[in-house]
Amino acid sequence: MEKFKSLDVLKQQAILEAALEEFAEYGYDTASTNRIVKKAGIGKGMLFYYFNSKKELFHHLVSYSFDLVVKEYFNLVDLSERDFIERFKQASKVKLKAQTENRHVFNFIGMVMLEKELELPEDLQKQFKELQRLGYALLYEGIDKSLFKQEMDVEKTFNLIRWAIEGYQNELLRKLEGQKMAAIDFDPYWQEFYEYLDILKRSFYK
Amino acid sequence: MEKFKSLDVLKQQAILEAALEEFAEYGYDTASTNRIVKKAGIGKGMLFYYFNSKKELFHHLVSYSFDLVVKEYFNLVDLSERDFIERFKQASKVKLKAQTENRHVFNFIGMVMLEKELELPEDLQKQFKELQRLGYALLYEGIDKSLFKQEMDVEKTFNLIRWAIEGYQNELLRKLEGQKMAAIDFDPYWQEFYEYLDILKRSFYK
DNA sequence: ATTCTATTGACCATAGTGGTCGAAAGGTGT
DNA sequence: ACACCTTTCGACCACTATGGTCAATAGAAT
Repeated sequence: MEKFKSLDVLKQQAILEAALEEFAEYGYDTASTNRIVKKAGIGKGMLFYYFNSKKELFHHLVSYSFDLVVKEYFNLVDLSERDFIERFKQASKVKLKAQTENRHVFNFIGMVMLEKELELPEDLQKQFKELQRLGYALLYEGIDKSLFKQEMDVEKTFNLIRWAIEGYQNELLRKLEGQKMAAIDFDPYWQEFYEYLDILKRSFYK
Repeated sequence: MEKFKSLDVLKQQAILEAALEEFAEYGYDTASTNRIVKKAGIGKGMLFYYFNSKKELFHHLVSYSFDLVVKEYFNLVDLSERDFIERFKQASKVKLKAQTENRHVFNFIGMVMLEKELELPEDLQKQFKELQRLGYALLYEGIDKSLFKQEMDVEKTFNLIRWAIEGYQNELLRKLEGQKMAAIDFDPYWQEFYEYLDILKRSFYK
């Protein structure tokens, strides 16, 4: 592991990307170390010289991805915005940027979330809980509840708005999948997104 | 194939269930015919006696599942209900019943939808298109648009409501996963679900 | 020249794949 | 009793791929 970290950064990157992509596509069990080294352009031996086993590599990727998401996504959202929908809009922008620049990391994390029986060591479990905590705070902390219509259950309203927005984003992602994220002009989609947000505001806010 | 169809119905069922479960869990490539025969309690030879290959078995499952979903779900929804949310509520009830009684089929179809590169023969493609058409009609056909606030884009409003409801259902499924569907008392969840629907109505309807 | 590190890919035992096939068992009619 | 056909089994096949090792190098540093 120290071997790996004292490596040329570009080579590190190439190996990480290759491994993230492989695990994201195949899941832990079916992922192949042979394919990883081929994609990364290194000899088979090196992978086990840097990391001692497939599992160790995987754990490193998990830790690395969690850190990256916090640094490149969670920490960049402005928590002083107290309007729920505006907060969500802002978070979406930051997230899209991070996602475009780190496709494999986000896909990898998606896979980690879905994988059924997959026990992580204590420290990664802790990192995971922290990630969940931050993700929650990102959306719900410091929100001004007085913006909503009095008679509604605020928590339920939060959820409905969240599901609606996530639904839009998932559908968009599905529609755009296969295309190079970096090559897409997102402006018309942002436009459309704002129209959806507008409807939500007019429906749920006072 | 005629061999299979002229088989004791219970045995047929056992084989179908075993195969559906295996494919749903592992996807086409990673699914193992060895595990299937073990689960189904038959000898290896029989599987290839009934169906000639893994692919033929898979195609049969696809066709079987599509038919079942139409018969046990789509066809049971009352299309004369013109209130969008009421229609959705009704469809949810029917779907939950079908899903409880055919867990493996629904999981299998979910897997088929997700599988990336997976080309089906012409006839199954056609069946699939038909399924999509019916699924769309199920939600959108004959809906009374005058119930919604005039100033909103109705199609966008439909989508928001759909995403919100699907979001709730997915979250609920995730929360309940692992439990025996048949053993769950759904009443409190229906209660909660209705409260969500109520908020939606009060927010989006005139 | 020597020592230490980085790098390779052929190689290993192992496990699992989809599919086959000879043999046995069961059933039916004569 | 026999013959004939259908059903059932699981050992077996050739093959592919796995995670991991290691002897042999090449390069750097001293």
